[in-house]
Amino acid sequence: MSDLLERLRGRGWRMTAQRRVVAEVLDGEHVHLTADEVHARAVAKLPEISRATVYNTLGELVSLGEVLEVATDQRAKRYDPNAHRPHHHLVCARCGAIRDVHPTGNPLADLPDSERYGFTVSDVEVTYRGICPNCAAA
Amino acid sequence: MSDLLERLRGRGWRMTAQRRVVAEVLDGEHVHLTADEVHARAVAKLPEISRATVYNTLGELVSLGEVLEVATDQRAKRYDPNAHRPHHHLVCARCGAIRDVHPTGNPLADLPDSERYGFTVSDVEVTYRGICPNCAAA
DNA sequence: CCCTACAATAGACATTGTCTAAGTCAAGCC
DNA sequence: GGCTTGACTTAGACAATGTCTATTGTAGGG
Repeated sequence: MSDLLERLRGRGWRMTAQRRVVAEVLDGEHVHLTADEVHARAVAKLPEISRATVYNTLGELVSLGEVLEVATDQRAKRYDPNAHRPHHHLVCARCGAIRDVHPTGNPLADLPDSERYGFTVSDVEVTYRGICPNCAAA
Repeated sequence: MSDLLERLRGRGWRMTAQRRVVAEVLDGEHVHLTADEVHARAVAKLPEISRATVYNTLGELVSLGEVLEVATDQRAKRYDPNAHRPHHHLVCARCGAIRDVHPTGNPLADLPDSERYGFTVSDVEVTYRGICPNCAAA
């Protein structure tokens, strides 16, 4: 559970009630929450936490590489606590649900030099889109 | 150039000065503009066009399948007039520049059934990220 | 040349995120 | 344990992007 808290403490992170709560929310959820959802859950545990603090803390966690920012829709960034295993995403076009997926193959190898236009390419994101079983049933 | 206008007219699109201007802006640019950039260029040709009209028209063009919405950063949607040839994107992490690319391989085939979680998967977006030659030089 | 339905407009509103100035507190030090 | 200090938190203003509504305008058919 609190490997995350341990790691952060070990890196000299000043531990406050607010930061602990945000880290716990992320650590406890295996879904990909928006900043607002994180805030809502954090408020449930610590009513006086402010929106700015949640944004700040999420930003710090991203900088530290403990959490990934995911942009699968335009509406809001989502935060992915699974930062330590590379993966891609499968998104429901209707309800926005996200699952982590691990496709085979290496898309980086699929981009020939002639298509790189002099860029130094360092990363690929693959987003699969479709309809989830729930939405298909409805 | 105005295959686009022709096609739209043929589909019963009611032609107005505003719509023509928006279509022309997209048709003339080979870059990927944000809604605001489209608006700015449209205003240059037709000063009294409103922001809402630009948003409406872009939305209609997307619905008609004449233009693609691209979400490479979180800030603003970008509109890609190259809707008729499938392609992916290469984005500069520093300045946001976008190039269309055509990788080999088919990422859809790289997602095994066991990783589909019952979704009906219909589409894949691949976004390569890196640093463009300009930014690398700076 | 008129109607009428569809389109455009201005501006309010909503959502998401950022910034600032002031107050508060964790953690090191004695 | 009790200071001190700089980092952290807060409320709320602000910014960027996008949506909605009520009103006015107009394209295109008769």
